[in-house]
Amino acid sequence: MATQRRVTPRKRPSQGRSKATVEAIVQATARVLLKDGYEACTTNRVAETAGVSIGSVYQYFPNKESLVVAVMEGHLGQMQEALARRLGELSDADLPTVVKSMVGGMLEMHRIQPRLHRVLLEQVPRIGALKRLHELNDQYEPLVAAWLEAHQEQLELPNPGAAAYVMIAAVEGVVSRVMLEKPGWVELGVLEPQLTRLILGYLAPHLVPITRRAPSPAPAAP
Amino acid sequence: MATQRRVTPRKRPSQGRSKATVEAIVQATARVLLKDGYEACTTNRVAETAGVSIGSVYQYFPNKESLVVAVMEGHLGQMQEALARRLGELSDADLPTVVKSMVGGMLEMHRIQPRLHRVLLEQVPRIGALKRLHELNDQYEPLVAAWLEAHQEQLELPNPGAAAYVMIAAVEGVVSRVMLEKPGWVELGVLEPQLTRLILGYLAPHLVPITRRAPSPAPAAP
DNA sequence: AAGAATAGCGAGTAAACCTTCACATTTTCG
DNA sequence: CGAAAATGTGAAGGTTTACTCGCTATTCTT
Repeated sequence: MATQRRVTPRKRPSQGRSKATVEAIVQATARVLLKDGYEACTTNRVAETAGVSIGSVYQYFPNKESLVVAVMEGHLGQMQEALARRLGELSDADLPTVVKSMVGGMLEMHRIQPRLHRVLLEQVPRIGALKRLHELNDQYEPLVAAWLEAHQEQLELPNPGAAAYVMIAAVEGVVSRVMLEKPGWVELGVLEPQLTRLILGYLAPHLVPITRRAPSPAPAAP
Repeated sequence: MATQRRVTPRKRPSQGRSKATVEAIVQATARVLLKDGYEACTTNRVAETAGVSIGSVYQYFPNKESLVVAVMEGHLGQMQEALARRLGELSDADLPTVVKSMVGGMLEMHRIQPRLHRVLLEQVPRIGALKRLHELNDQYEPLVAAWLEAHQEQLELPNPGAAAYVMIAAVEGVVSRVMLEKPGWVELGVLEPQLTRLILGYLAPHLVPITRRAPSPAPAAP
């Protein structure tokens, strides 16, 4: 199976100059990934794009993988931050509102560098892209779980332990697929109501508003 | 971006002998992928494992990618077949039963070579693994959509066009993540009721059975 | 200012691996 | 049978690419 390699920095930049270098390298990696894809993302090319010698790259990064990991770390960090902000605002409003807000947050999170996200998802292998992504989710799962438990009385929820997990996986599954296949949907606002309904129907079916038929001409499936 | 390469067979085997060769090559590819991962899956190693000369490999496969694609094609074909069988049996039973059966089918589908599936998902990059996977889904989405439209009256469903898509993406998202992270859950039967509830709550919230609190001690979240 | 530490350079190395090709063997079929 | 088509062989070519290392330049410290 895939061998584990070191991906932590080789040396920490201490002077301001070197910090800039490291930053330039990471950004260059992202740029190359975006423009040319993972295949063409060679160490030499990254160095060149960063306007830096290849030797400098290897002063701070032990290997090629660590470059991509750094990019991924940064990107996921941004996403996580965006979501945490939204989750922090989770008020004690009524459930439909809260759910809508959570779903909105997860959608918003995916507005951050969607093209980079795509490359990272689609092209980067074995580095553990998925693993890191899941770690990201694992970080906000407890938040959601805690919220659920606190409001357990208002919900009709067997097995609240699994609920947070299922919820997050479901939303994330739909969103990330839509981002890959039909990026337009997010902007069109098609997704939010659907996901809200999905989750609300899961957590508290009795709270789903009754709607007989679609009032608007439904946009047909692809 | 990633360049498109030919992945179709170079020559079609006509004699029985060569058919066996091709089969051996594809199977060897799968075996190597399983045992050593994508990284170590070199053409020479595949040839060796298949007990065949490297020249023979290139007689039928234009390049390395096409080998993996062949494996993927076979695997997804099996999965698709399994699911199609289940969907074909979609009776006109009541909605909860039908949903349960669909969910069960998708779970069952993932019992086919889960380890190979994992390698294909996690390690194989840029070949368009995800694309093919999505194509798989696209093939049964119409089936589900048709069923939904036929039974639209019984459902409370705004925008039935998007419903099939969301449904499938949600279930697939949860299942494939669980398969990667907590494979045990599938066998334990934790997942099926949750997913059934998720989908039923989405399609017809008023049909979700009312359950105040979990009767059994809920298996805590990870 | 000088020595030390940190940062930067880039040609060169060494290994990996895909793919080809000229040739050998087997099967088909008139 | 015997020619032609199909199949199989594997050593070697050629390219690509991650990474090293000896050296220089800059910045810090005292």
